Amino acid sequence: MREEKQEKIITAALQLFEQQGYHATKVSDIVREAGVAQGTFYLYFKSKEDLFRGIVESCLQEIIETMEKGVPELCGETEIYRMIEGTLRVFAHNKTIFRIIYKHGIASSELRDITAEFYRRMMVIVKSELVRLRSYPEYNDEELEIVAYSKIGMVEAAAYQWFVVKNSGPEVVEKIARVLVNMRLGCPQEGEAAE
Amino acid sequence: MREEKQEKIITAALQLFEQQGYHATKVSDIVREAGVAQGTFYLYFKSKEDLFRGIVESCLQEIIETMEKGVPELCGETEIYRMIEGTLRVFAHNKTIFRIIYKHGIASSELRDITAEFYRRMMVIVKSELVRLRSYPEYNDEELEIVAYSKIGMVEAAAYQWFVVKNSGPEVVEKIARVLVNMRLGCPQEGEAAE
Amino acid sequence: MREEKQEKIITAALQLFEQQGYHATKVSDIVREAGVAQGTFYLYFKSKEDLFRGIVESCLQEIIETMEKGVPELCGETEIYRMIEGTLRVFAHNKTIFRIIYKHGIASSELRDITAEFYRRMMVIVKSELVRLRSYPEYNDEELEIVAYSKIGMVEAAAYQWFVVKNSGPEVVEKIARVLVNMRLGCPQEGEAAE
Amino acid sequence: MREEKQEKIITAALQLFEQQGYHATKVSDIVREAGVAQGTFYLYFKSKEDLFRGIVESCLQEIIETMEKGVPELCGETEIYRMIEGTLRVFAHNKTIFRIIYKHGIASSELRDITAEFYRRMMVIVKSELVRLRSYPEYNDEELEIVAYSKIGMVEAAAYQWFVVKNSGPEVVEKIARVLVNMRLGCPQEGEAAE
DNA sequence: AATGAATGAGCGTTCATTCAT
DNA sequence: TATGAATGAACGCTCATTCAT
Repeated sequence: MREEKQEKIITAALQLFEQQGYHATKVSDIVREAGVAQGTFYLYFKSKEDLFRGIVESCLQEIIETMEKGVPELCGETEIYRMIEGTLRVFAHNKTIFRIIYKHGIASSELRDITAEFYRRMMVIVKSELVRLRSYPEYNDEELEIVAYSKIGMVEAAAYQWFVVKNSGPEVVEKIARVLVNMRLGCPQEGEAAE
Repeated sequence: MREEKQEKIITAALQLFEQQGYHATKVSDIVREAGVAQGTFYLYFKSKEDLFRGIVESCLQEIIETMEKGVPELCGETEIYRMIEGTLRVFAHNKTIFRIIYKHGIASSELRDITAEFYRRMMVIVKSELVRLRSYPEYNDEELEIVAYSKIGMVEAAAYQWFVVKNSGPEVVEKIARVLVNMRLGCPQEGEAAE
Repeated sequence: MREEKQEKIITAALQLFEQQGYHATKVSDIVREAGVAQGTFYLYFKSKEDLFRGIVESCLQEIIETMEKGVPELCGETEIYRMIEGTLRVFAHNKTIFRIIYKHGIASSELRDITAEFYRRMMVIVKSELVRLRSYPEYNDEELEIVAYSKIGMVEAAAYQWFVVKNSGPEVVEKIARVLVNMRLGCPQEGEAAE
Repeated sequence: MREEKQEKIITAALQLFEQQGYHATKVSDIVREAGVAQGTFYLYFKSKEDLFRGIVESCLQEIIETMEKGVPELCGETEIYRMIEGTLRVFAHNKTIFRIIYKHGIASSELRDITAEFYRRMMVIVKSELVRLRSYPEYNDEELEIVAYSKIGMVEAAAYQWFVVKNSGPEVVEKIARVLVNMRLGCPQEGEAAE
């Protein structure tokens, strides 16, 4: 019973932020949707921005935790596949929060620090994977970061197009994952394209 | 002399949108910065949103045109390098507009359609390159789109981290480009990493 | 206690609309006069026009109801006198709203429909009286309407001149009523004027 | 050629004031419609209100002159008919200006003095007719004024309903005039209704 | 804890008027 | 005389936040 109202406010806010974005969502909309009084909002949240940041932060925290748990002990092509597929599934499963963030701006004053921290932690996860798998033994730390951020961007871009823009469901995850795993750069290497 | 004031307004707006974002930038800020009267703003722009969309649209249009001109006749590893480097340079050179967009949200109601169109056109450019180079002869259109969007995301993510978050200058372009060109997926394939 | 503020706003608005007219009366004037905050206005009224129409509509509604109750069972010269006198008293008693309406324009976009309805209902009241008294048994409906509207205009014009333009008080009601009752058209018919 | 532009502005203004009313008509609308530049307006008129008052004043002046010329030498029932018919025709012919006035408010701050003067002069015309015809030999001046204003209101009300609200044309003039001439007050006089 | 009426600073926009050319 | 770009004061309205109950 305790915090029941807080939960209702968060649920309502998530829904409205996703539909209309942060700026277009009024506190009065949220409380109406949540079925509580205007003043009640400020019993649980310092401000509208406080609620917003709280929501985004905890959602991204949860995602990071999922990612951290999900990567252990992968090696070889199949494992790469599982990692990419897993990441895509996380995106697909967390459409709401990603929609909210893409709608509001990852570099917005309200989210900049939160998203920076999120991407940094994602990068760390990927980087340690790269290190563990010795994919780029000759690279220094900064070069590994470049690789890590780029790989994240690769998956993220596909996820954005299919889950946010085209609004596809998890059924496309496998198809995308398969393509991403087989991706190479530039021109056909000898024999490949000709095959 | 004609359109001098319009230019001043756009310059001021670019600067303020970049610094403070769209919502925090008041029309009164823009005109003060531009040194014109409040009413003058509405002589040249239907509304604040009209100016914003106009700015974003024309900047992205320009970028697209640069990209379209810049890709011709590439083939082989070196050419791939040039393409990636060129793209990174475009990002580095257009920091302001990318900052504005990332700050405001690529899926925001004000920009959604514009950014969707931009990414689509970027994807088309990359896709036709893939087709021309026969990189993925066995892929159908949707699979090529996945590859194209992912490659864009790859470059974009690195550009975002270095040019927007870390605020680096064009001097890092070569370093990043070199890493991106040599990127492979997952574990070292037999012989590759050792080579 | 509830609706106390709404009442204060309406009172202030009535006063200001009468003095300055709708367009010259600013919402800020009204709230200052009412002693409430700017935002409070919009707690009770959708817009300035909403308040204006609401005020005019309810005042005219009240007048119509007074008129409908006031006409029963009249017959003969004396009764006609009472009817005219009653109508004049209604005008004298409702100076404020009539001033507001004449000031704003009975055919103004904001009031057109309201005044049209008001005059139509006044006409219906008078017409049914004409029917009941069999004053014009040979007339069809449209002809009765002409008579009704004209009779209203007759009283209204006198009321406008004395109560609005000259700002006289109810003390002139009897004098005007007596003249209106004895009014005839055109030249003196034989015997009439001499009588 | 001189004053050609002034004429064009007035024509445009008349049209727009009738359609949209004074407040909704912008100076920019008028000059666009008139095909002149914004600044030209102020070459011919001190202000928007100056133009408005000028238009109303000259139209009403013209009407007064028509009325003054039109009433001479009437006597008897038929003459009364001609007078009422003439007045109705004047209303029907001057729909535009009456629409403008009714739309803007005869007691509005912009028109109050002009309409007061107009009605006073109309009243004087009617009153002198009453005196000439000895219709109310026993009445003093104020009583004659009451009669005059009421008679004007009688005709005006019918004119308003048919020419402004219902937007009928001059073809209804005769019908209305006939009814107005035969109007009496109150109950049927002996024999009349029973006939 | 919960309410919801009240607040008021602040914003985007309008438009009659001016003035340099 | 004619232009039309430029002005800036002013207004209606919003909405996050507060506070008396």
